[in-house]
Amino acid sequence: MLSERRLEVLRAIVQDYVGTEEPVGSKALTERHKLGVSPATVRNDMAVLEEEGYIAQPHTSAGRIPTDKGYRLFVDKLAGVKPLSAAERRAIQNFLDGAVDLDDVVGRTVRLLAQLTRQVAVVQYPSLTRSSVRHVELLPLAPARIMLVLITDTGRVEQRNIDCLAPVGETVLADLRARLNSRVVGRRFADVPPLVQDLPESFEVDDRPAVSGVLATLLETLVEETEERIMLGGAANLTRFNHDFPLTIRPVLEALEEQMVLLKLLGEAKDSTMTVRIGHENFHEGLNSTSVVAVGYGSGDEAVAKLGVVGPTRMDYPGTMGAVRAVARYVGQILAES
Amino acid sequence: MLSERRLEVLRAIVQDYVGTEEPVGSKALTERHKLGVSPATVRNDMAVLEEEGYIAQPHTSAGRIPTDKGYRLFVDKLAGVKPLSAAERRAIQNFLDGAVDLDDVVGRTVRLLAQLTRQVAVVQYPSLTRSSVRHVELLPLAPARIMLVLITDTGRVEQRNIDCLAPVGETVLADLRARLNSRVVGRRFADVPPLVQDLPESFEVDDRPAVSGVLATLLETLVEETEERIMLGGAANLTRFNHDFPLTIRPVLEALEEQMVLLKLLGEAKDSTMTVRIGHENFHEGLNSTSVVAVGYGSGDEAVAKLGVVGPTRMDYPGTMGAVRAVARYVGQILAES
DNA sequence: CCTGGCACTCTTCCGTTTCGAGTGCCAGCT
DNA sequence: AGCTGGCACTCGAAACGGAAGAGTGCCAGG
Repeated sequence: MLSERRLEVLRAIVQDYVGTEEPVGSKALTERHKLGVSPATVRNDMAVLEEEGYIAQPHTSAGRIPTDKGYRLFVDKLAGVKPLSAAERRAIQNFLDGAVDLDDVVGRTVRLLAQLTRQVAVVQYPSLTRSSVRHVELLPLAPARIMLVLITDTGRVEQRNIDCLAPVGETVLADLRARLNSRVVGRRFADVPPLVQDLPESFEVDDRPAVSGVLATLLETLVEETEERIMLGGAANLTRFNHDFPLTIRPVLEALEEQMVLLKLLGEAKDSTMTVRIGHENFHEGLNSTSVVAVGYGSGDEAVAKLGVVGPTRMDYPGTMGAVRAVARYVGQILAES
Repeated sequence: MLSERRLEVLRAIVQDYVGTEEPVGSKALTERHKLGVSPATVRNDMAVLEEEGYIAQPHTSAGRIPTDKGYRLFVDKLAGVKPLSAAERRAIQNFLDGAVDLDDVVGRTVRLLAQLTRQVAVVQYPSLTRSSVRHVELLPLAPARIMLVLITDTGRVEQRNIDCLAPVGETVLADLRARLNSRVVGRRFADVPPLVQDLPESFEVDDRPAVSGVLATLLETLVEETEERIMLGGAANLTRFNHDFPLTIRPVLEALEEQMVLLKLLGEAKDSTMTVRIGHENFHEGLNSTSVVAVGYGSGDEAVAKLGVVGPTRMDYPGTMGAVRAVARYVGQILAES
């Protein structure tokens, strides 16, 4: 077990390193923090901390930098979540309040988060799995072609074109639309399939293929779109660390362009507690020197999607966590209002 | 006027520089290209080319690199558009054919373009200015709250929530929906406003405020969404040149994150001919060492939007132009089919 | 258990040197 | 005229070497 002072030393190292971006030595530490002990003592503590794997030195004769394990301890035990200033909170609210539709909300959120944390922001669109159907619309495009529009209660809209084998009459379409809506509106996605299964039977034999086609597309959309979309912003912030790991920026950019990676990044924990994944705790190689701070957000008590930021392991955790949490809250509010 | 051989020298310089990414000297030139003259002669030609401003030397004792003006001449006079191989064309088609909706088409296009050119790809969503209304849907969210859904003939869907001051009856809503659609479906956006101006008058006095609200939102949506959305991909490709201009990558990334800049980037020429803007020809400072190759695409003869790539001025212009043109064509086809 | 002192280890920085690619120019050749 | 080979010159890049400085580990003493 590490003594109180050793933890204090670790905290000081993390803070200084995050601030200066340079390995920190014993002398500088005692000067900048009131530890009440001499550099020599700090050196001993550092030796212990290094032995335990919390810090490391890049080369023999340099200061120490925190390891992933060190950051982990810092985040878990030593750091709180730094609340935002009133001005910042006001700015968030103002910025988000002007949003006009869902795309806009997500877009604004991602820009806001990137600016606030000065890092790469990632926002997942509200998930469809947990959302429910608000409306289904069917539009004739051509005699044998229908457009299906699905509107969810989170404000998301999906559309699909359907090729029917035979022409479908306007009345049939209206009938189907009415029946479909009366059955599925307000229902959760997962509950929809059994509710529409027998629908074709109540139509004329001639029309059944078309009806089945529409239903198939609808169900497919429900399933497909469960793999959710993501918006990303603030990539330019990566270049701030450019001089430190110039070879790392490339794989990071690459990783960030893959939807799947991003989804996994945010998605692991499905509850709404804040997750911090540090360095090698990330599964993806390119992200080994980055940390991810993510949290769920939602309109009510339940998280419908996640958002977060990706930055270097050497980041201001308390500040970042504070910003992420605050933004998540406000987005939740906005979503609940609309 | 430059002699035939001098142009040939310029072409050789551009090609070599694009290939090697290093200033090219007279000796290397004569070795790699069959110019039929000695290095000394080439040196003289180079001196002339430099005097005319087509090439420059980074420092006194280095080879020459093309200037923006040199690239411009190269693109205009010396380079053709390199057609893609049959295999590449097939790959494009296959890749785009699987698209399921508009978002997907644009998403695939941007990835495809980035991969093909190994540069940053930019694709503008089909413009609303030139598109027309396919359907307008009104949904009750709450007694005094309506969701407006606008569907365009390019497959785009926009939605807005409207707060009405007073409750709106279901029948009124249905009535409004029917009238609205009968008037605007098939119309161009620009033609819509006069067509709906007098609609409130045909409703009961009590309902007029709500109707007006809906109309106002509709018109607003038409106007607002004219400022079109853009999708971007392949930012990781920027790092390929990292070692050449490490300080330039940052402003480029920043510029690329601004919608407005991107729009201007693509949008200048509104016809469907290919535009190449080289280095300082770009209005934006951060993009002074990049070139933009853009072309319009559309479902018919008319371009509805643009797409293109952003890369270093030192890029393979013929290849890039070929890829951009080919992709634009195929996307146009896909769009026309759906 | 803490502290001051001291020897030791590396990295970083800077000035110097060397090397070589590339140029410009000139005299001679076709 | 125009092209070519030769030659002196320039100047950046790479290699070298030493000095400076930061930081450590360890030890003896309080």
